[in-house]
Amino acid sequence: MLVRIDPTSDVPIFDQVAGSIRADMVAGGIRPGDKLAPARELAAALRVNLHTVLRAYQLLRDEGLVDMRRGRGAVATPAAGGLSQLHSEIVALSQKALALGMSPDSLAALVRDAVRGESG
Amino acid sequence: MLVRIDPTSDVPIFDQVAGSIRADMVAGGIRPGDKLAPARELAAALRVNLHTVLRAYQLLRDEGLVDMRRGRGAVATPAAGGLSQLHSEIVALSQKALALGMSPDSLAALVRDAVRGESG
DNA sequence: TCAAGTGTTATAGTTCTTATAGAACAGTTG
DNA sequence: CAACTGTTCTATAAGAACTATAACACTTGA
Repeated sequence: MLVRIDPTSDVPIFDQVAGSIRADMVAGGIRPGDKLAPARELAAALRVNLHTVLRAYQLLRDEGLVDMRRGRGAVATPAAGGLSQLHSEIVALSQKALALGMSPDSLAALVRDAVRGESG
Repeated sequence: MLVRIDPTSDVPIFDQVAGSIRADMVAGGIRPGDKLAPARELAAALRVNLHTVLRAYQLLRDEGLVDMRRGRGAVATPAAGGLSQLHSEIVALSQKALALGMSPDSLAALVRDAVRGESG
């Protein structure tokens, strides 16, 4: 599990950590049942506070992508396997959006609102 | 032009305003050349500060979706028309994601990172 | 010309978020 | 039991978000 962060980015660190792990799930590097790195260990590797990493993990938990229990660690759920099924469609959409000159944030916000509109 | 915001949401107000206008562009309710509501007027209607609305407008301007000039107001650009071309694909993707049990934020973050990965 | 309307800029203050730090707690594993 | 895990708590500091007020500069239409 390789996690990269960009300290100069305006995206919050906990968001970058969660995003990096999601991308790993899409690529198949993390599969259902796989254990994530212990929060303390990852925090040390990234030279970041424990709470920052835990916030990223809890964000993924709220999204249903990981299961967390003390003593056991954070484990990827079956939902994490579903991410890879969206890979080709996400790439196709993002390429089309890129051709139209849309910004990443603009498209992301559109998708977010679209899903919200259908579910709730 | 109808703008809705949810004060209890954790999404910043300026982001909600921008998102509401984007969604209106996707739906075709706002077309290239159309004028947006004056910032002061919209701020009063939403019972929000002028600067909050202006920040939303400036966000859309940075995304190339609106053109702004003092005295004239904010006008939708040709790029705004392109949004409607993405409508069906966004709906298809969001429905598939919904079937997989993905959260709106999770999918949005994935799409955002995908576009970032391709552009720069 | 000029008054009204528009976005722009400036300053200031309050509240919320982010990130850090240290400590203690409570399950799990070997 | 000892080591390891996430969880909770308190606290601090920096930055972002939101509000408030005021003035400025460009555009439009009477």
